[in-house]
Amino acid sequence: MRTLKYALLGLLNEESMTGYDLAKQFDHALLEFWHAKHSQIYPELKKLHDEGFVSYTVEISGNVLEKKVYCITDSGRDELVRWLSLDEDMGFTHKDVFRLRVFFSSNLDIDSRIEMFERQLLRHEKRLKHLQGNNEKFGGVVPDRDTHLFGDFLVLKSAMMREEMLIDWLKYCIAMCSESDAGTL
Amino acid sequence: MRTLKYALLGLLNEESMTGYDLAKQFDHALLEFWHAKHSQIYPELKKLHDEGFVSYTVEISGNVLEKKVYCITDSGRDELVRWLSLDEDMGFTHKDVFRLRVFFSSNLDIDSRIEMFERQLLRHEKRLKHLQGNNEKFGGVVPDRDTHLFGDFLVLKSAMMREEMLIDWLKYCIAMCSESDAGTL
DNA sequence: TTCGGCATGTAACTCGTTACATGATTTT
DNA sequence: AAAATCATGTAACGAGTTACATGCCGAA
Repeated sequence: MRTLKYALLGLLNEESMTGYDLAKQFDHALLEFWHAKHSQIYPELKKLHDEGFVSYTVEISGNVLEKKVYCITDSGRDELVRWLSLDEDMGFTHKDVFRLRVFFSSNLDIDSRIEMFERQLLRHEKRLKHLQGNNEKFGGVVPDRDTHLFGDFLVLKSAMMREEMLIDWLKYCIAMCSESDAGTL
Repeated sequence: MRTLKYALLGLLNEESMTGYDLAKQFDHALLEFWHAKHSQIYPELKKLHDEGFVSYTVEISGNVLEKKVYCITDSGRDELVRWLSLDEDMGFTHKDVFRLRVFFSSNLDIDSRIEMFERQLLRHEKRLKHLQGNNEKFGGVVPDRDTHLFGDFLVLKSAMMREEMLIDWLKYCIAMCSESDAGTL
């Protein structure tokens, strides 16, 4: 699917930067829904250059250190928009190790299960608080639809809603494990 | 992380079965949060056998066809429970191509974006209906906490809540794209 | 008798992570 | 002077998909 390819083109379309900078981007704005390490990014940039979707200029930091500043080409921009316009199904399984563990959790005694859910709940509550902190940069105003901040905003909203949903689900799991009678829905 | 290993041990702990049957299990109960093809399952079963976590007996279907019915060993059960008891962080990124596209969506005109969200909305509404159909097998009663149906139930609940959250988010995205004025939160 | 499902495997490839490897620059 | 950060790459491995390859069984 070459998803990394399009992630790099998308980031370079916002601003020209080095492979090192691209790696950092994945630790910030995009962190919730995509990630890549420099060891994957450098070879992909080379491939993108061979394909003519990016170009680069070598700049000197200090006296000696060379860095390659990558820039998207017109061809790269076309390729990015083509990908964004696709109607892919993408109906594949979102793999989730925690939910897999819950699926098999009847092999644990009830107290261990509750502990497992409580620990996970704490993590997601922490994560939600962190995201709410990020959200403050928007100052309660929806950004203009034609700036890249708009996508950033919608994705952050999605991440917060996901964390809220997981918190609700985990509380429900704890309640179902704690009730003395099985009860009805 | 050898996640497939534990998925197979978990399924075999519920019932002995063939590699072919295991592959089918991934298309049903576990579909929402894990998946594997037979081409990955057969080599993993071989490895699990070498490690002593599973054993198998050869049965004959009809006159000639041999099938290997795999069975979890005591050692395999210990290994499964050990894994379930771990407190892993698992705080890694849940990769999501659709959200990546939304992140870069300001490169599309507003009508294309709304179409993209509407198509995705339809898919998730359809998926939710399908999950609600699956949920009817529980007949409105929470299964006993010590049967494997309980994990099944909690995971299905999680899948439904996820779909509901995504539907809400997509409707919000459409509203934000459709509003004539930017507005405030 | 043909078609869909049962049943098991391997090969080639892509994607992603961890570790290896190096060296310059800036900050404390 | 040491430590953190900037900067770029490669190698080995593990995980997962697609395609290749074979053949039996039961039902229509």
